[in-house]
Amino acid sequence: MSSSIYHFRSVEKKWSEIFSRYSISNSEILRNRQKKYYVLEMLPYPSGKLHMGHIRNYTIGDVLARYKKMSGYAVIHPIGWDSFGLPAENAARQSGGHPKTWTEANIASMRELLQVFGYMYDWPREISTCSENYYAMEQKIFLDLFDRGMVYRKKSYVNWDPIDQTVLANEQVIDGLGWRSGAPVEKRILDQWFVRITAYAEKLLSGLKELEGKWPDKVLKMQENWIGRSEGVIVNFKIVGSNRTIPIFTTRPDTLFGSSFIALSPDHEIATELAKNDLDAARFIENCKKGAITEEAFAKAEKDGWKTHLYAECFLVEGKKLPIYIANFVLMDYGTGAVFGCPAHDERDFDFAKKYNLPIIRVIHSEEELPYSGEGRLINSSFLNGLSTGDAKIEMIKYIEEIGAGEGKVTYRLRDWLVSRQRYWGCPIPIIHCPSCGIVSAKIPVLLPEDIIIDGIGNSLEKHPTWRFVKCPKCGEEAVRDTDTLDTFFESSWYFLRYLCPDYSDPIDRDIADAAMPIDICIGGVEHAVLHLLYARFFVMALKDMGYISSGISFMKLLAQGMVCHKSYKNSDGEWVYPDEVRRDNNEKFIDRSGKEVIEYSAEKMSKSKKNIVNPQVIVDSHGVDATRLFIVSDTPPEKDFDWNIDALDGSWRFLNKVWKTFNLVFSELGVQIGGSNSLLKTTHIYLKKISEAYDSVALNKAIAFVREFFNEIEAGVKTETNESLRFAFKNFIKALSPIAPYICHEMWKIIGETTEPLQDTEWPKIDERLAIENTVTIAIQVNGKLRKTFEVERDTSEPILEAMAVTLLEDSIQKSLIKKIVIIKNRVVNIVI
RNA sequence: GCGGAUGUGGUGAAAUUGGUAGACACGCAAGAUUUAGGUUCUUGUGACGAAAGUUGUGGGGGUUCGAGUCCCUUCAUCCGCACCA
Repeated sequence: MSSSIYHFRSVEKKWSEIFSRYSISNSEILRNRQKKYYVLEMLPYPSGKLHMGHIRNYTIGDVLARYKKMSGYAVIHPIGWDSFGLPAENAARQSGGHPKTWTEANIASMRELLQVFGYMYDWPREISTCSENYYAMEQKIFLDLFDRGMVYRKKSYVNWDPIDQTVLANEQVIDGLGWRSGAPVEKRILDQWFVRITAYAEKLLSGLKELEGKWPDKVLKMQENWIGRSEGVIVNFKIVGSNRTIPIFTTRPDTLFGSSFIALSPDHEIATELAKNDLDAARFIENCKKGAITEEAFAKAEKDGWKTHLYAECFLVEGKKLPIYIANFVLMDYGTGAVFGCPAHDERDFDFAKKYNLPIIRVIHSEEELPYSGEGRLINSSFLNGLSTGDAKIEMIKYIEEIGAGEGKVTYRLRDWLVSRQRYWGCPIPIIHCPSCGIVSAKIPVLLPEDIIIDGIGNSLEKHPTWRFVKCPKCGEEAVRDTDTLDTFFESSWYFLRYLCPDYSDPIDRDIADAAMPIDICIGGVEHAVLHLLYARFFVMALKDMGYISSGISFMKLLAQGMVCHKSYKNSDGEWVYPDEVRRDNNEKFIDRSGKEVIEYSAEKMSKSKKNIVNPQVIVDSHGVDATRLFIVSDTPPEKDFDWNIDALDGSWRFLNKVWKTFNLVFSELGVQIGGSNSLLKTTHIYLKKISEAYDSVALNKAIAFVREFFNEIEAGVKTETNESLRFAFKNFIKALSPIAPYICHEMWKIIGETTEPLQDTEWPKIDERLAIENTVTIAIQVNGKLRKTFEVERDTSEPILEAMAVTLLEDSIQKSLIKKIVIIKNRVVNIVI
């Protein structure tokens, strides 16, 4: 019997090389455009190590890729590296090496482990975004956007780290401090590059409707909120005693009769002008900028204002004047940077009015206390009185437009995308600044210089002795290069198109892109729900409008996979302890290696800092790839968080051993030769149907449950079935399991001499629908809806017969005369109502 | 504050979309084989009960012959956004 132990090590070594040869040619994709399947896993950052989250992500993708391949699809399943970015610079600074060297070494070791896992990737399509081949093409796209006015330069407020001397992304500012330097971050006005994503706000919003049912509702809602469309009106308020007006955006024109003040953002141009001649104003504005920096603290900060000497004319009421304040709660980058205050119907305005003793005029009738921001009938509002808030809005906008005080307008929360970074390790912005010609497109490619000093302070490109100095391509005069590089989200916004033509001389090969797109399923973490997936959708739309591709549709299904979690442990010294260092002592207490007592914390996302991580390599060494793959997609649906559980991993390992043992029995030279039954034929079709449906709906946990049930049936059949029937069932079982556990399945397939080709090229079994239905059904007999008995009957037995059988079976307990009604559902239930 | 989910055994979860709740696993319990590579096999396992049975899908209410599933209400947990005018 010892010979039937499954030796995964030798088997996995043998097949891994064969699996990594998978590839699909462009001509094959073009030929099969009607039956293609593009499965995309979000490309990883080459940090050096694959973690369990990666493994879960890629295993889900690989199972689908293999299943679709077996089902006859032309499967596009690429992988690549999101290889620009800050960590490489930091690593280089610490080690004294070069970001490129570090990145390439990481890629090599990660690639190796991906191949160990048997992922059926199309390696010839592999891309690395830091390669010249990639970013030079990106520069071409950038310049195309630039030529169309889709990229522009603008002065704007940014997070500035005074120690690192660089701009920080919002995510890099933690509680107001630079994430690396710990220095208080300043708001600075800098000239930056922006992508005009707002031009696509409406398209991005309407595109979400097409994705309903295909993307998780949560993600759709998040993007909708991010884009934040609101309909309203811009009203121009005249400043008393001046020709100037202050434009104000509002979505509540219905409450204009309740207005009692106007508030400007501290960054508003009028505020800035006032501050020039007024020290008090200047001081107030300065204080506003210092205050809270986190969004939450900012939102909760007390309303604060500074009263200017200016008043605005209320265009609705003759002689009514509204005092103008500068107020800390008014945002410059939404609407027009100025608001009118209606204290009765807005919480912020209410707080502000209380503080500064401003009139509070109720204009919407309601039983509720002020401030009231709900719907109702208008009061105290002249020609609006009696109207609903909805109608009042329409009437007021009409009036404003008639008297020429403003016009209806749609505003978005979405801002243009700031893409410039003062960083070395990124795609150089291919622009030259010429003293006489201004901003000029550079000749591409603009390559990153390799001889560079990275000391963590400022932008190394700017400090390079020669790189930035060039001749202007237009006039030939001395000029300088732009030393900023692009946000790395720029690279990850179009990589899925480059996979399709990794060596093409233009960024995108239109023919192949048209055949392969859209992406049929994209798998990745929810953390990319807004930024990456919004940018990528935008890119595809913009690329379509620039003629690179024919369709603006990027993604079909989005699978937001859950996190991989693990319990965490902390010892009595307050140090985190690795899970595999924790034991139970005689008193059932948790202890670490040194015997210190350990507290167990509930499962949360695996993270290095809490040491609740599991290294994939270690698991592969102890349990094998197939068991790990099987385990990581078992039990928990892909979109839910997955709790690591070592016992269940052992269970997956045991299952594969059982499979191996039964395989050796069923296909042994002599066969089993005990029974004479052929019922497995039908069973096989029944289960293949269930399994296929589960794979099709990406319910991999269910697919595995059915695969295991199928196997249990085969095992039970060993004593009763003919050899022929058993072998038929087992072969189909191998096919059904192979997308999840490809190694053991290929090995078994090879042993029975079916083919020497990888199993992925074997067609998924054809299901005979007539056989895939059970012949007998179990009928439940209920009394008043409660289960009393069950009985077996042939499928589709007529209702009168079911009724008669049920009544007879319950004869002893129920008198016929008491029966009021009988409800019969064919093949399911007979409910007797008494 | 606003928005979005999710609540089913000791655990991960199923439930043909209104028709036998708990499939498939993990764990646990009892037993068998004396078990060399990390065993394997059998049986049991929502709760209460010796049993017949009763009860059970966060709580409360409703619709229905019948509700985990539909409606109302309430509680709890998680996540996202956050002065958006």
